[in-house]
Amino acid sequence: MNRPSGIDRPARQSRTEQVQLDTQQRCSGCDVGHLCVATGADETTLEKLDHLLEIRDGVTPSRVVVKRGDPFQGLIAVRSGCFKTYTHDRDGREHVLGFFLPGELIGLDAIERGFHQYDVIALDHGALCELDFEALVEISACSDGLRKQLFRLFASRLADVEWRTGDYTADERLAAFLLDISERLHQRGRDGQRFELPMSRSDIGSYLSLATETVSRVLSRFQKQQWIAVRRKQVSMIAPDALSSAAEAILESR
Amino acid sequence: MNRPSGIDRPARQSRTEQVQLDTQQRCSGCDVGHLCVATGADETTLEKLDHLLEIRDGVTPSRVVVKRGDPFQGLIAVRSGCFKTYTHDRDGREHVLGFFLPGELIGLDAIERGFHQYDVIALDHGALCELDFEALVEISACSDGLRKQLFRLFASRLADVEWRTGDYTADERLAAFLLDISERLHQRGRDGQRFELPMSRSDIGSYLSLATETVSRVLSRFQKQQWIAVRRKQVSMIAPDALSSAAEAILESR
DNA sequence: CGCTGTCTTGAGTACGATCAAGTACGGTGG
DNA sequence: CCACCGTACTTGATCGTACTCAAGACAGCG
Repeated sequence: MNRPSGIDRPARQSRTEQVQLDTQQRCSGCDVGHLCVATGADETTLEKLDHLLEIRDGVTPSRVVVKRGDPFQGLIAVRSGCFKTYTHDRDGREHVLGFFLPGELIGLDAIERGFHQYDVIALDHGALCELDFEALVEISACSDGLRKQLFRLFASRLADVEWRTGDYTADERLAAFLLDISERLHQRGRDGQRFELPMSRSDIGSYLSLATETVSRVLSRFQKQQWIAVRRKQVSMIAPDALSSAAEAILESR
Repeated sequence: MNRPSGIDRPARQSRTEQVQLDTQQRCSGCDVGHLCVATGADETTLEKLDHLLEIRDGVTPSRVVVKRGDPFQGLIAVRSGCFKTYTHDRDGREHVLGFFLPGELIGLDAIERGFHQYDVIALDHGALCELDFEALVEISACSDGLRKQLFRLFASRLADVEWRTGDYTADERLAAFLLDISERLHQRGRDGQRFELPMSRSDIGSYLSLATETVSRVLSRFQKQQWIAVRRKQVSMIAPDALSSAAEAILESR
């Protein structure tokens, strides 16, 4: 339960070189700077952030980047790709806690206890940034914008989790899930109307507290109702309004 | 959806008087200073916090202290009593989102959108502190301790919500709920072995996504099994170990 | 002492889980 | 290129937990 891995990365001394050599590998040159911690940061803060980053590039699908129990060294920001967080219970059943898209922060709940509460795995090819937490707290002293943004990112993670605690039907859950993914992709400059789900049916089921078979059945029914077109991971939103009204009970409470 | 109430209080100019007159009504003199924002704050920060507080005393049971849609003016800390947050969906069904004990913060998820996402009601006689958010962000610039504590409070709220998103049985949920309340009361210097539940069965059911009848049935069964003694709101924990092992699947994942 | 709301207990039902087959796809090797 | 295999997904049948509906018990209160 206590492998001292953190997010694995090239040797530490290469860090500053990387940052200095490759301007794309900074907060300032990041695709999702407008969603992530850099939002609203002034020039000085941005530069400090750039030097704080540990970038882990070229992460491949199924790569486990954090193990439960790893010491919490810093928050992990998704730079590209999609990641999932999960635990295994004693019976070996997997519980998926969240899916993370570019600009989103992983590891917020590790702050309190000092070690990660779950495993993190890549669902895609992607890249991550590790943000040393102590340093982040320190530089946030000088920037109202950064402090507020950190709170905002916390609040949005809270909102993501909160709706799933409610007592909703399989249809409501799946409709809300599809709309949520669609919107988040859209925010990130991707097509929110037609997209590829990076996760498996059983991941979705676990995330929504439904059996894999139920996920499959409901998606098939949505397709029969002409609300979506779905073929394996490929999804097209045909009647988002119908989905919205199916998910009404969830949507209106957030 | 937009009544400009915030937490209702005496007129603003009386604030400083109150703070200056009554030393008990400061962070420094608070029973739960060791759990709330004041934790780890130095003298200077503590004094700033004292001047930031708006205390709302003598809140009576069933009093609605925040309405959904109220503009977010500040975080609300429970000073004494117990409060619940909830929404109503279109059908009038109530969804309980959380129960808050002394030292816990209400309104974290209002930060992002700028208005409260749910109603807040008192379940007890109690008192609240409103902490102006802008001012809090401002004074947190000078205190690493305060900044970290705010993050920690966020993280613990996240942990509270997260376990309820999982797919657990009624027994697991209720066992975990009882243990959670018991522990939180204990942390606050109250008896964690024998206590009074401040909320109704239907509140518990809504919070755990169970029907009122199920809550009642499971509690009766726990009593028959000699795990607890329960009579209306009065609960005694007889075999907490049995509850722990019943809630194992939940407890091990946090 | 009866009224009211909350809680408990009972009986039947439904939604989604589980068990079980069958199908499509992607990868591998001949 | 195609045959084979393993995995992921889909579809069907049955089952079980927790919900719903309904009635009764209990406490608090006028």
